[in-house]
Amino acid sequence: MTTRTRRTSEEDRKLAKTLKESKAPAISRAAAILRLLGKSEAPLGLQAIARALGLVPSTCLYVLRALVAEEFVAFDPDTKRYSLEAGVLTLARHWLKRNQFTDLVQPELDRLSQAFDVTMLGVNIVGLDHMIVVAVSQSGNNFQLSAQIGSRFPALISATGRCIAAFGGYPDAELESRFNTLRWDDPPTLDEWKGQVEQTRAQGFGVDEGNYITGVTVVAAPVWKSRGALSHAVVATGIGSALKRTGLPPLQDALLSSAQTLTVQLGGEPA
Amino acid sequence: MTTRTRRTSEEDRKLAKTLKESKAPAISRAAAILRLLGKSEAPLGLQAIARALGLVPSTCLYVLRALVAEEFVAFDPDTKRYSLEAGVLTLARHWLKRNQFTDLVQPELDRLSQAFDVTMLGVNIVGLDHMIVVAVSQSGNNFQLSAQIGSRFPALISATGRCIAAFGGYPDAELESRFNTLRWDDPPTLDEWKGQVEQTRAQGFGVDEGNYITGVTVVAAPVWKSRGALSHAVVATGIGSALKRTGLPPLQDALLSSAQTLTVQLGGEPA
DNA sequence: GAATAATATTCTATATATTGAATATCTGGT
DNA sequence: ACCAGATATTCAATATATAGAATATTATTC
Repeated sequence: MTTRTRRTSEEDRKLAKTLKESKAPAISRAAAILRLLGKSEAPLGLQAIARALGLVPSTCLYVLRALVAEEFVAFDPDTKRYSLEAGVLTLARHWLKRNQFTDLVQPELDRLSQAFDVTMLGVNIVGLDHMIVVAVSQSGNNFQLSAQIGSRFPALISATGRCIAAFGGYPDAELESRFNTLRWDDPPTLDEWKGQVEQTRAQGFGVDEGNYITGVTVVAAPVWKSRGALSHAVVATGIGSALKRTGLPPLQDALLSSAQTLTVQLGGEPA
Repeated sequence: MTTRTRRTSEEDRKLAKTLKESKAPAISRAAAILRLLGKSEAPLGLQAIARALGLVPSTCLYVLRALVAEEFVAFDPDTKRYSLEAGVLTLARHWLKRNQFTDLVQPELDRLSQAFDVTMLGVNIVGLDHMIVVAVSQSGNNFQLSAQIGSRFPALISATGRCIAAFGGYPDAELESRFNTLRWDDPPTLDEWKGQVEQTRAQGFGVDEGNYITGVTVVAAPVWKSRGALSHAVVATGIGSALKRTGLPPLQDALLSSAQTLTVQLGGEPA
């Protein structure tokens, strides 16, 4: 490891850009630190954090101290290492408490996961950047696919991604450039994908058969929280071969019906 | 409602103080906003947020924009209202994933809640300010006491508070001034409380019989994560009359034993 | 539907958060 | 136990985030 290591990862570039444009760069720095600490296996020291994010150590120190004062970051005075603090749980609790979508989907997810022996997810769509899993129901019978509340995925990936592309109302150019950054086990070509998005728009739900994860089939149906504002999705995931046996159509129908019910309950309607 | 309303709540004063002393005030502002949005029933507009926290609207706007960019806050362009975003779940997920205490306590909590028909909590002690519930197990048989992961309590309250006072190594003056800010259903006098803290130190666990919540008995035992660093507690709560029937001592012994096991597993030891 | 009040947003001077170098402190190897 | 190499922390100059007034937008009242 030489003294001069220019490490400018993708994350760094994004952070650097945000910092330039923002009128409150300390917050971008804080968020980057929180995410880094979240990803990290072990607590990190000041230098490690500053280097990983391309921050000035002294600035980084001040941000860390503020985060410690706010109880988002824990500081061990003995080792001088930083890690996430339990305070982040409190925010999550508040979010869950106030969110009606989670309350409304949970029974639907439980019902569908039982009926079709699949893992059901409720996801929140956050702009064109990400979707976040906010509710889960596992069937419990078969091999369980791991998926946890709080998991983040790129917006356009898998079946849900096709829904977002189909119903999000984003310009083609934007979609294409983001499509190119996605990682799939078995990537579709852009043309294939566009065709699938078109099909999603036509039939009202999206399907991913082994593209995102080999052997896994994903079906997703969109939920609107107000006119034209695509906000959530109901998602079913299962081993492709197992789903083939029972047949996809009944699941797709049930999923679509659930999503439509939820849209009504949330006071929304499709664009 | 007159035009001139000078609202300087306790929270405001604390925020104001933090802002002066911090080298990264934007982060204190951001944290205050996140907590406010967490508490709020409905999404809030810019003015409402700025007024509640004593912030300058323009500054508040810049902070909010940064928080929206970082996906911690959701912005509805139609209503121009802000609320917590699902992104906060992601941080919580990471925290839970990395935290070994939660993994280690959960089976203990489940075992004890079953054995004694009580609600068991694992709590994280954050300085002298707060404790945060990080794991829960309900017995399921009797009337369930509500308690959720992420709940925050003042550090010195109830049975756990007596543990923190007894084993935290904080100066008496500090303890007394904080004791005076606590809210109990049936507050003990300072002298009574000091006696109970003394007893807690002697017997190794704390008890609260109806002081914090009328009719509810709470027992708490401390867990250390390193030499002298009080970091967690195992807590049992139940209806006082029900606990009387079975007798407290067996529960207290089991609790103390669990806490000691956990201390060893975490590599800590009492001061 | 016009007028008014309230709210959100832009803009600019200035107090200050950030930087980068200097200093203190810790860590690991011999 | 000492010394190097690394890490954490302080400090003063300056680039810039912030406050407050000015403007644009939205909501409310008559």
